[in-house]
Amino acid sequence: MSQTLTLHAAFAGHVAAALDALVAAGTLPAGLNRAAVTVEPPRDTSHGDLSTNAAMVLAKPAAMNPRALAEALVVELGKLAEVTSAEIAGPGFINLRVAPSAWLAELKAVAALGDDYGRSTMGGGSVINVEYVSANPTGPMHMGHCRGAVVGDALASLLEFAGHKVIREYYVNDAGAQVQVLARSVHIRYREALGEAVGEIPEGLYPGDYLVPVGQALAAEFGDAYASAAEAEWIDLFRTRAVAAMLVMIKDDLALLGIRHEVFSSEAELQAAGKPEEAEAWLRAHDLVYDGQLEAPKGKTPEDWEPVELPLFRSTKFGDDQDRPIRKSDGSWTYFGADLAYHFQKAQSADALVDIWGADHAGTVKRIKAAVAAMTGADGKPTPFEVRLVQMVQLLRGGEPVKMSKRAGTFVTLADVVREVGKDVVRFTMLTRKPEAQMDFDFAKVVEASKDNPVFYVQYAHARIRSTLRKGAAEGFVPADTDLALLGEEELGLIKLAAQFPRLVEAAATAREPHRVAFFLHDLAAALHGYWNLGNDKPEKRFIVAQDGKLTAARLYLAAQIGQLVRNGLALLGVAAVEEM
RNA sequence: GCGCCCGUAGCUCAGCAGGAUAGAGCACCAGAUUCCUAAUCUGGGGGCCAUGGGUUCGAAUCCCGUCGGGCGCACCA
Repeated sequence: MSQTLTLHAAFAGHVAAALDALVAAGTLPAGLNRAAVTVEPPRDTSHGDLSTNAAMVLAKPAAMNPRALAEALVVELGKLAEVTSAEIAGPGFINLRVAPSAWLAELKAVAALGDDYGRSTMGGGSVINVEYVSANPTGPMHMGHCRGAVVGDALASLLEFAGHKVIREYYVNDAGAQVQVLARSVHIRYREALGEAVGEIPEGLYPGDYLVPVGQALAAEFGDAYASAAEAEWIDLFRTRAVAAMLVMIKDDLALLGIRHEVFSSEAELQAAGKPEEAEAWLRAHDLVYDGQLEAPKGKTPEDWEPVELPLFRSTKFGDDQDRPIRKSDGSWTYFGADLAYHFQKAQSADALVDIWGADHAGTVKRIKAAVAAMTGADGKPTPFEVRLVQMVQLLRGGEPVKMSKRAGTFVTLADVVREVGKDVVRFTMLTRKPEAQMDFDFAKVVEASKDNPVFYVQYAHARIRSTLRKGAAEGFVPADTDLALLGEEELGLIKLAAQFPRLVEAAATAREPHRVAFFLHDLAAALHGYWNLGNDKPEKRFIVAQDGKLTAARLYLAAQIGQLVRNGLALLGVAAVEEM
């Protein structure tokens, strides 16, 4: 990691040092909790470049007058060479103005760090396992999976950039009833490939055409060996082959979005390895699993409801509404029974776990959190585990809801959308709102109205910069940092915004909110476009001022660094930074 | 009935782990292109931050209630 300290990080340190100085001088009591102290740009830039709430936050615990504390802090902070003014404002904010030279130095930091500008050591190399997508391997990815896939992938990149080691994982649910159904569906396609007239695919099986080639491949490999054989003879083979084929398809779909997982964990393998049994034994030994009666479902009780005794996990001990079965009455594992073993396994190789789930699984969050807390917390230090819910995406076409039904085969596939709209638009669109809010995705609108799409706005900013640099090069101008002092207020404004990127990365990573990067890029692009248009009226404000080589070199240097920043941000989102549009 | 998420401009959404006068895009109105890409920019109108309480120096943000919307409430995945 580079030694270069970014400006915002440096000032966080300066405020801490000033507080230390006050403690040393006896002005401030020692040992105050400074967690609430912030150093950030004020919303209104007329207040200054940076603002800290330290005096207000610490006054009470220090039993001091906020004003007096602020005055003492102002004296300390005023000693810094980079600070041109330190003032008390409002209820006790301390507003700082930072010398232009410090901002210009930040521009050089961007150049020095390049692709690593904004990279943080905050994560301290701790390992975070991010599990996302984990769609059932029974068909191609559809748009319902898209948001979680993009959010998970961007979050993984963001956490990596913020200094964590990240494991990108996909849990393959290849052990449940749905893959048996898949195997049966493929068997029909297999018989079809052998020339049999199979007619309509029976209700309850997967009718999709995507299973046709799977059946054909099996027919080519095995001939009619299993055509009229009993199910027991082929079901395992067909299931294995079908799942493998589905995973190939899913990986292809994910590749269209630029998503690649490092680990694919198989539920079937987990079960074959006896992991759920191990978990159960451990939980029973700790009195966390007992044989008991399952409560009737809340709300409407089904007519065929019958109480039955099952092995139950005491999730109520950890805040769940009721205890949850880990085995079915036939002795096989429930999804939850296998899932808790799976999460325990993940926790062995990670310091923290993050799951990205669709909101339709919200009801199962408490039990799995309970399980992780129980199984990893035996030593008193449970593995941090969070489930980020990604809300539903309402698919529209020209304002009309698109009904999706897997059974009817009317779902909108991810591949179709990506091919029509493009990876960048899909990814950026999914990242321009917070994940926990529902969103509309109007297919027609996104396909047609590329002009209104924010992704192009950001890409255009980058393209403009690149184009300017090309033009400058053609005219013999080379970006240089030798005369940055020639840059004025407008340029400094751009730099000040750009300089926020490092702290934005940290804040977004901490909040697990990659969408903040997208909004930052939009703001940065707006600032760039605004700056650019100054040159419409005033030729002397353009990047390239032919008669002033020094100024041009400085401005091109600025342009190059803003471009670098846009690339860094887009890289986190997995969106391409284009050279021209 | 219970749990989780959401409610901010006409529409789609931000609001940076409480902070100063609540922002952007679209739409609407008025302007800018002999000029590095106008896929851009400048200005304007538009808000009881669903609602009622509470917490405190300070609330769109935190807590509780109410209303409205979404998702879920099997031994399914």
